[in-house]
Amino acid sequence: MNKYQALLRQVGLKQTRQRTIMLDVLYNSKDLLSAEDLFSAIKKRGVSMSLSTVYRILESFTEKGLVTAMTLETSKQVRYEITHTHHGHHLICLACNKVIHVEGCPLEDYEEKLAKKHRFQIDDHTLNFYGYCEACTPR
Amino acid sequence: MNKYQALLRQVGLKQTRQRTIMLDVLYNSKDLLSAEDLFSAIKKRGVSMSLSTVYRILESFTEKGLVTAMTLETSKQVRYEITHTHHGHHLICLACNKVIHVEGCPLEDYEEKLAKKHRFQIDDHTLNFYGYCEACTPR
DNA sequence: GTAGGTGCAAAGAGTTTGCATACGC
DNA sequence: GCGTATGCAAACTCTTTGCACCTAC
Repeated sequence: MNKYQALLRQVGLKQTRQRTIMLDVLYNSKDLLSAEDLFSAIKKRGVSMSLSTVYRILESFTEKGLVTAMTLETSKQVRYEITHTHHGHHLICLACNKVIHVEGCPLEDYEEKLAKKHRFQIDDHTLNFYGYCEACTPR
Repeated sequence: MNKYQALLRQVGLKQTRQRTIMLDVLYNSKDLLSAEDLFSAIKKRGVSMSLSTVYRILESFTEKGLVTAMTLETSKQVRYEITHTHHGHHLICLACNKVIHVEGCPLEDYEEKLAKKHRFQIDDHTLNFYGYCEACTPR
């Protein structure tokens, strides 16, 4: 738990019970979590916390770069994950919502080519693969 | 206009004034349009139509494969475009929301490799590049 | 002690739905 | 004429905000 407190201090946020537990849930999840997901994960641990606080903390974490927000094609909620140091992409299971992280990126050259061709300054990209994980593969 | 009527008949939808004008707006737009965008584009032409009809028609068009829905990282609205026959990707300007289509895809081999490595059945992927178009490039 | 954080309830955006009326086939 | 499409208003989901109280530093 101390690692979360250090992290918070590092980015200039006060240490609170709510922020610490949110970091803990986020660090221990392998999936992309919605605000609602976090809210119920926290409730499940017997801690009570307001949903609007979840939203507010997610906002400040995003601002500080601790988490990354994204929306999947498959739902309209915003989902969050701990910001990864390495640029990577996602395999998303359409059945169980599991997310597999893929490190690395095959697109660097392509991105540069596109930028030149279309006279576009590319800052970032998102690449998500949708399908079915091993457990959910329809037979 | 006749081309839209033929298209509607082809997918088995009744021809209505509302559906025809929606197809016309969609075919003549180079951007990704939200329901609200369509609603105001239609209003601008002096045609009155209910917003819920816009949503309902978008739903049926999506179901019939005429349009493709997507959400951008940058907003929470669902956006639509005419379904492209060729698999392609998007360059999205963060300043003016302009969208440039890129034909082709450099990811086929990569996708196959990933699928094998992670034992994942990949059905589809989305690839969007975010940045600034020539007119909006900050100097 | 003070600035910033939290909880609650209410408001906002975007989207969906129920029901009566209108229209395409 | 029948069955689907549309318009309107109300409901619904996800998210944000205002305000009073509380807590970290």
